[in-house]
Amino acid sequence: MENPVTHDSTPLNLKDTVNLPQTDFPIRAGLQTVEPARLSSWAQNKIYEKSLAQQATFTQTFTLHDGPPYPNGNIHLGHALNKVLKDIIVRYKVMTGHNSTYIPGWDCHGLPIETQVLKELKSQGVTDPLADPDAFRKRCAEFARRYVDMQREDFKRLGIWGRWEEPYLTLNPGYEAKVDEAFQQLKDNGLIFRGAKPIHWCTHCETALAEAEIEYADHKSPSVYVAFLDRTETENSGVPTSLVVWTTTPWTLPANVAVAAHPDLDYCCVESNGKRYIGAKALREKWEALIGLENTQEIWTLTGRDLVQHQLSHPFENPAQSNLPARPLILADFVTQDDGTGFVHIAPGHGQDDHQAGLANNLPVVMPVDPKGVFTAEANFPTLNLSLEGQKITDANKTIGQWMESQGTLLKLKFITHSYPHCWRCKNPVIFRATPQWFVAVDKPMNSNGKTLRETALEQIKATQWFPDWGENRITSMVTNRPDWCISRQRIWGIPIPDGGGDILDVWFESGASFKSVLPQLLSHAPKTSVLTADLYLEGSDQHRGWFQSSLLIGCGTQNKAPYKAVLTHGFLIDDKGRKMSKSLGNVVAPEQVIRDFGADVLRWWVACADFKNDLAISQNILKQCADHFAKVRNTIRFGLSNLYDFDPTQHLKPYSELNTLDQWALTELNTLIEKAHHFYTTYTFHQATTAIHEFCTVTLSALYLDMVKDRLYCGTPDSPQRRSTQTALYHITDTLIRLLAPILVFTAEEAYAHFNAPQKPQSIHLTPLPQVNPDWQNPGLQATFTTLLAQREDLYRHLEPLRADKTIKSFLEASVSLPAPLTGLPESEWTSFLIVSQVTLTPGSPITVGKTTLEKCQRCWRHTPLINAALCERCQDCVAQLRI
RNA sequence: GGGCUAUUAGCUCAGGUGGUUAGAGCGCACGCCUGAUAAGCGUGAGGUCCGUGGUUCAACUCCACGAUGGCCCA
Repeated sequence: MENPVTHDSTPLNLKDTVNLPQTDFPIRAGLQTVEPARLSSWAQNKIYEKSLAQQATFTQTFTLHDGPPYPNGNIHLGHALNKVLKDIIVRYKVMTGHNSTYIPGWDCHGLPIETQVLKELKSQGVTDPLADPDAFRKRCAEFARRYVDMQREDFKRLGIWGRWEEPYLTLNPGYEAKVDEAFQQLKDNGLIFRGAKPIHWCTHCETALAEAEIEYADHKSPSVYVAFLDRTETENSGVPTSLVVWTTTPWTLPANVAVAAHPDLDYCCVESNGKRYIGAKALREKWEALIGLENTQEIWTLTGRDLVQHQLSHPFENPAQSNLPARPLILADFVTQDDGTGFVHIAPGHGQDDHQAGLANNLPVVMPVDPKGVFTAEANFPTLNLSLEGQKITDANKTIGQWMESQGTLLKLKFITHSYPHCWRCKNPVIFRATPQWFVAVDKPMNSNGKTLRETALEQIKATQWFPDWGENRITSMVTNRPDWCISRQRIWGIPIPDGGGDILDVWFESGASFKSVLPQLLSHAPKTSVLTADLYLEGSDQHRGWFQSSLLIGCGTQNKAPYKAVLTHGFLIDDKGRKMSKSLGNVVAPEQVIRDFGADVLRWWVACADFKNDLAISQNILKQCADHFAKVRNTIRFGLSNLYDFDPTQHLKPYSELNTLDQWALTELNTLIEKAHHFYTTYTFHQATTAIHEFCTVTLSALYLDMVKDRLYCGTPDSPQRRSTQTALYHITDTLIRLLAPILVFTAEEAYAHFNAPQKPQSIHLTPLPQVNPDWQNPGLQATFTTLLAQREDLYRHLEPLRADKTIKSFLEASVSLPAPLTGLPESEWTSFLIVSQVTLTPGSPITVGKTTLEKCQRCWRHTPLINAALCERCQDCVAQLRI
């Protein structure tokens, strides 16, 4: 091995004279251990409390109001996504001078909690968990609080900042009081009314059931085809004509008030043995065969629309008589020709479609069934001498069938087995049963402003800013079409409706009123009577129907205003094949697993890199790539930190005008990055911010600038103006990168900041402001010059590649090149640095030529350049001499 | 079935008001360096811009229909 020597022949290890980077900031992140330690240190040093104190001095505010999740299990990635997005926004706002305190919340009432608690109690052998409602409620509250605690820890582990010790819980008495207040205000506004609505009902348990409490199972039902005499058609044609109507629930016929047809379907009338029958044309063969018609003749074909308002006889009466009031034929879009006869018997008391159709046609709600499933006196037909009172509906099927047979209106009876809803507790078949409910009227003029709630809500939708903009469309169509809001529930775990007779409030009502108890804490400076409005609500796009809408309705009903100025939505999680996450597909990724494999900062980086307005793909492969991206950024910061180890900004910092051209260019590019980052942060397009930052790190810095200045940093005289110039740029670059990333990479930015040497440094990066564009660094001319120069550099490298391939040169540092570049823009002294070659000749107009240098290699800096002795170039000789003094 | 929405290289994303051979980074292949080293640099190969029609001199960009995925309803 060569023994490097100086001119006086004293052996010297030249490597020791080189200023190599130094830092304790590890190249490997080790987030899994670093992050928990950082969380403790933040807690110990009360960094968040200090931030709140600092925010209290800010003049601007930005209120992001949290939508409350259910505390009914561990958090999943959807929760993580939602909270990380909120955290990025809040932290950006804080770092740009806004008081942006974040108060997280939980939706503690409701069926999801009840369900979990029931499951838990049953698994513990409790046979009738609902026997003691108060004890059950106590269990629900305990359950909710338990999961609030768990989820809170999960969220904190993700680095989410918020008032975790004082969250809002919908079960807090103070919160409940505000919900009551909202109800009272709506009532005073004239919007609360009593109505009826069909709901799932178990006659065995004598209780209302939620959709989630329904299980589908096979069930044997009587399938009957009955005749509704068409009085209108019979009168017109003089021939007895009947509609053929199919049902599998004959017991609902006493509650029949109409028959529905589809407006656009074809219906045909056929004649057989002097009687006529009407049914869907497409199904003609099927129903004719079923009711035993032969050799029929088609009389006519009409659409459903043509038949509207035909007057029909109820099948309980003999077609020759007309003892009962006529039933109208109505139109409904839900009628299909998939099955049956194209006509649907309508009993608004026993079906949701029926109920809607009934409302639309002003039909009465007949509901002659008591909670036990027994007919009431309303099921008696005195004019027909038919009495069903006292019969169980299941037994009545037979009675009804026999009665219709005696009247000649039963066309066919058979039994079928089909999928039918059952009660999840007692496993018995359930029914639809209209029950008294509380509603919020959406089409009634409000006392407050004389407009309806729907009108006011639609106005407020227009006044709100929607990200993405199609959100406005989506919620507009929902609010336009929605029915009155049924806000009562026959459940146990919730807020009782004042005067509501044991009913509780829909949980959407509770959470929709959240702004009333939370915003006053955030808008403390505002007068108490003023309208409460958050700057932003941010949830998944499913909440257009959920929380955004319930909040809007309560806002409009209580203060004539939406409780938000802007609404931002994110998409849902899918795997890398585009399928949704589900247990059955086995593609669920758990946040804790991501944290274990990669760390919270990588998870946050993934969130920030995705275009969250659409659905977000995640998989091990995608996360691996995020980890690589993240590592590149981290390592670039590490390069900066390690080359500033001997830089004291109070002494060495130089003004922009005194910097080398290369360093000026770097700062100008940095300025552009700052500008972009602010733009992307404020428009909630974080993935473009991360792309810009990452590209700055990989291209502008790693591939270009840092490579160009390594010689100066390592081999230049430590205190030379050249080196201090580059360190000045590096100082600003490193500082800026750390801060720009702080809202996203909360742990890594803090760790890097701890290794950053700055005067009067605050205790935490999260107590510092975001960098702003520096007017001194604006230099569009220089950027334009570099665009040209960099293109030439690339061109040159393509020319050099063959030399390296055929081993003429090993590295570009052995190259001597000639370029057609103009002599302006970059000082001649910086050309070798810029190209990282040994010799550059600039001859405008001549082609690019490349070759191997004839100069010797300096043993210290490895450049091929004129040497002043056997080993060293002049610059290196000076350096070494200085070090020997 | 309805409303809203998405579909650009293996991955994550760019592609104002339609206009030359569709871009970036990562990854990959090949090579270099060993003074950012469980790092760094260079070169290169990857795309029927979901499909089919249409408008236009010209469409990834506009229109229609359809496929697939997603959210919310029915």
